[in-house]
Amino acid sequence: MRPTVNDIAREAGVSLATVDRVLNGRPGVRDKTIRAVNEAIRTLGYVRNVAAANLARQRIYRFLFVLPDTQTQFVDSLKAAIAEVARGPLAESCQVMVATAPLRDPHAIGAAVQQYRTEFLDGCAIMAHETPDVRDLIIHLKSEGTAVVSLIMDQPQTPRDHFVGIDNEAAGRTAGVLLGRFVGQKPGKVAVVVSSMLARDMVERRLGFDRIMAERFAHLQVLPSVEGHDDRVLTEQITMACLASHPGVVAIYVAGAGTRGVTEAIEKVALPNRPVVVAHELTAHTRAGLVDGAIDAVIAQDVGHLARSALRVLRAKTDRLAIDAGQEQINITVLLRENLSPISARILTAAAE
Amino acid sequence: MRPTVNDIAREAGVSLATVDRVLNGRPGVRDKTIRAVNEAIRTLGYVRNVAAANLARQRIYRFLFVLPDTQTQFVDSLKAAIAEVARGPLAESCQVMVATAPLRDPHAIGAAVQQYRTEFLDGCAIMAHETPDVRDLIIHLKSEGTAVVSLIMDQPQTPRDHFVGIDNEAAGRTAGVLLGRFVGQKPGKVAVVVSSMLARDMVERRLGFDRIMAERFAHLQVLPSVEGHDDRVLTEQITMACLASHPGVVAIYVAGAGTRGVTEAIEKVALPNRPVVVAHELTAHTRAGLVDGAIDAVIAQDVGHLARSALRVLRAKTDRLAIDAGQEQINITVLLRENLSPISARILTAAAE
DNA sequence: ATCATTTTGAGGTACGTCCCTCAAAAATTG
DNA sequence: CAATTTTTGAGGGACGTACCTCAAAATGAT
Repeated sequence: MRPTVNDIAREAGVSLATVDRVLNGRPGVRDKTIRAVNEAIRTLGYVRNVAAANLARQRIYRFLFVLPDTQTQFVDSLKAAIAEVARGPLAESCQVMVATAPLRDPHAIGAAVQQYRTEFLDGCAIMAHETPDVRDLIIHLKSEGTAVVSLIMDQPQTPRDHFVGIDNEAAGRTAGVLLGRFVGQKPGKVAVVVSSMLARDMVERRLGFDRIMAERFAHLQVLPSVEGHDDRVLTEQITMACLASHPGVVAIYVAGAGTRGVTEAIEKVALPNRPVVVAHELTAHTRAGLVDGAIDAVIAQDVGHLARSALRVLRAKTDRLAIDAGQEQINITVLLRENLSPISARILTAAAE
Repeated sequence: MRPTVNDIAREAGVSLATVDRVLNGRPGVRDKTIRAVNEAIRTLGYVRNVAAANLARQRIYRFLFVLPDTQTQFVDSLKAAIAEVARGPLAESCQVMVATAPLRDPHAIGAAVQQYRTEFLDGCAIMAHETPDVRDLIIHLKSEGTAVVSLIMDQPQTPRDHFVGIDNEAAGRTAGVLLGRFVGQKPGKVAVVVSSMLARDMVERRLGFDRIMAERFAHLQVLPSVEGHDDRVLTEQITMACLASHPGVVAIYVAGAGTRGVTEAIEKVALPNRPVVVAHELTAHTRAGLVDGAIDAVIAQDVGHLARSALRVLRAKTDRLAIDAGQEQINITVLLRENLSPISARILTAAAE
């Protein structure tokens, strides 16, 4: 049987009230007594019964997700995943809110969050570019006692508690290896399409990709990035322009959103051989592309896992509990036509509504 | 605020005791009343507060994991993962036990489980070959009201509640595509090393592998499986024999345990070119192989996820709750040197103790 | 209508924690 | 040493559910 607060009281030779004061950091306890209680906690190996605690305190955690307002399939599926998790048992006694703000207007993010700060926020998960405004926002939130995690794109220069997302440099390297090995020995050019070089995830992916290409596939010439700004039409145009001005493209790495624009551009510009295409994120479109052969590999992160992990970490941080590194590690998922799960199809169509 | 049992009582116009009897399936309630209560539950959207319920009933779930007693690194890491999960918050009010039994002796499994059945088991996760004995065991457990999940290897011909593991045919196909594309255009032979063709996962992987090879890589000749029976020395011997009798092997698919035996055989039989090696499961050895280039790709399943998922599913089934398909889906993880996470190294070395 | 039986209600205690009050004890101050 | 302040103890109610008892009410059978 697990020790309870009563056991601690007995062990420490104090009353229940005192144990409670120590456990919940209430004032009016001598240092000596605090130490005695902590000692009892340690020797008995006491762990607070979180279920009972939450039951008693009727606490509602207020968590806010801040997402870009871009209408990309990936962000949509992330939103759907968050909504689903918010309905599930993980969000027990949590109020999960979602704010959206334009990625390119740094001031808008602060404004969007401001609306939710009229009441105290327990935690905040932020997916945003690494700008001074966002940095200040995170610093401010932390100073108020709000737990903060960065989502998808890290904010390493800030005091955020945790980063929920993949190692983007490793993802870029992985994409590079697959692309390079799939192309084989034949020399040629490789086009790289990103969302925006202002986005840290894009920069890191590109960095990892370039490193591996230089190191292992020197016979492939990597072209400068073209930026699609998460816009399908624009991405299609610039991809077409890129393919037109650079004959001999044998592969395309789509490091950001806009894969639809890229595949459509490929269809229109009749290349002699279909280029190898490696893209990011599992969406209805990239899934279809894998199935019909328009895309060779997709580097993905599980949005369900992202949403659950962000929630779990925010909760753990608010309660000052340890997190399970293994469980919160977001894996770089390599998807080929052959390992697409049937479930993902169901989830993606459900998210599309 | 979420509705409570009191709200249901009021809504249905009955007493708390009656609601309680309906909720917990106790006898002595008229059908008409049961329907009225259920109706109230439905209209109010009542969901039982699991935390409060477990607190009140002081219930200890008894769960048993049945694993093979083979000393492979994969099974060891799975054991470590189970032990870790058993210590974590997911195993709150759970008693998690692990029994081991020789895979090749079907009677031993029943005997191993018998020891734990002196008290009632709430749930059982079984990793075993698909034999009549195991089938009978599962049927028996289910008839007693024990929740059963199959682990790693499915038991589709039994009334198990759920399968916790990857789609092994898809895994075989994935291995095949990677191997085929990594080899490139050059023709040659492909050796396949399995644990045992009695194991369903091996058979399924081999099936998926063969399908994709026939379909997309007809220039590669796939050799018959050699069986290593999870024994490193034996695996090394038969692999060497295979390589000796079949010149022109350009790739090896290690569908089962014993990757160490295979890589050692490769080193000893000096082949003209290093063959492409695709193996299964992330272990200290396959990880090292990826890093030093002896292995090209590893198809893995996250043992932490397996352990957590099995536990969550067993709990959900005992409580007759729904499971989150997205969360319980075990992904086929493709690992290359480039997307190995630093965390996995820590975990693997920790598991090695 | 009477009896036996089934169904229902009322009430209680418990789980482990939080949070509150009030008084008693101990420590500190002048 | 007394007065003051700080620290501690004792106790209780609450959260939502489980599970128990006993009596009352409703129902069914005769």
